[in-house]
Amino acid sequence: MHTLAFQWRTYSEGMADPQNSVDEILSTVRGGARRVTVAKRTVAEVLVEASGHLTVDEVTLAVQDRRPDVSPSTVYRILEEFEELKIVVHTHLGQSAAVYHLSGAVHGHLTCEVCNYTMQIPAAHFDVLGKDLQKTYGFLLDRHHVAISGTCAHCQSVRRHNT
Amino acid sequence: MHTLAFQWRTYSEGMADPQNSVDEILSTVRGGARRVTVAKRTVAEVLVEASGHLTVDEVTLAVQDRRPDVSPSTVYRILEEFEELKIVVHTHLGQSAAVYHLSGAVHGHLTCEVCNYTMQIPAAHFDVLGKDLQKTYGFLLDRHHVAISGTCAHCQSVRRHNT
DNA sequence: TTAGATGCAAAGACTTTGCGCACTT
DNA sequence: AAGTGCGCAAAGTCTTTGCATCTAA
Repeated sequence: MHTLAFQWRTYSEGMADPQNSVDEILSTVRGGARRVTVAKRTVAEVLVEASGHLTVDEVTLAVQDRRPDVSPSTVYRILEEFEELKIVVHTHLGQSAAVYHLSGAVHGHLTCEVCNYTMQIPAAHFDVLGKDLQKTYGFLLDRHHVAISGTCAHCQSVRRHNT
Repeated sequence: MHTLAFQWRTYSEGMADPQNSVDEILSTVRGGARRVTVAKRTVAEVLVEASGHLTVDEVTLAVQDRRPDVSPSTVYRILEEFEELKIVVHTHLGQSAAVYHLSGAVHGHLTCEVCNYTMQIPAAHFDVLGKDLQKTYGFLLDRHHVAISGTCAHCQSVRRHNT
């Protein structure tokens, strides 16, 4: 997998502001009759601060950076709980591990198959497709899980230069 | 995972006929300077006969049904080779294992998150989205890897009845 | 003949689970 | 005090790899 120096900017114009604060997450946890723990608070902080998507491993490393005693299995369990509570969603982007992110802000993913970078885009892009699929097949598109593979502008131009 | 009695029909109207015969696959293998073996022929047969997508495990079982001596690792290697040769493509649909299918016929996937059934649909549905993404983000959509999650018509009506 | 393909088994990557102690409420 | 949540370690699933043997060309 490539590491990417250049980063796409996240197109957030027109997106509702997520308002995903740590406190908000934790009160959702309380509302779900679960307990608020240090590990959960730390996972919440990591998710809020990393605006993008993270693999479980990345979440774990970031959490352990602050709380070295939190185990990977706990992170798995917390993310599973957060998903039940609709705090996060996860998607399988490339071939490998699942990526998680806060559900509030996210609409769709575009993943570049060359450099592996993923950008998030507003849901509006899927309106037409969603209506089309609904009408044609009765299929109700899940906006939280839309993940499109392809080639980003940068890698397309690199390919052109090398060919 | 649920097993589904009812099956969606595959919407193939308007799709170019794949012409994916076993012979065609094997000549692609020869063209790629690879050898044609019993295992490869059997994998090719399985892929041609199963018009839909299959997990590696399903391919392996179907192959072993005819050639019990073919090992799973060989199936992985053959599918990897077939993918290099553009004979098949694979996608990660749900959470679990990758699914493979012949590249000729396939355009996009709609996977139901409830019953887990996947239907294939013509590429035309992604034309508008593809142009939009190209124009807005310079992103070139990969038609072979489009996988959309959501809820199928059947499971939507079931949910309505149960709620 | 001989380089590529395979079978077997082990290793790897990612994720889940059982159990007893710790911590939240 | 009561019961959820956690760390640890083991197990599970899916996939890859090393190596000796076999086989297509």
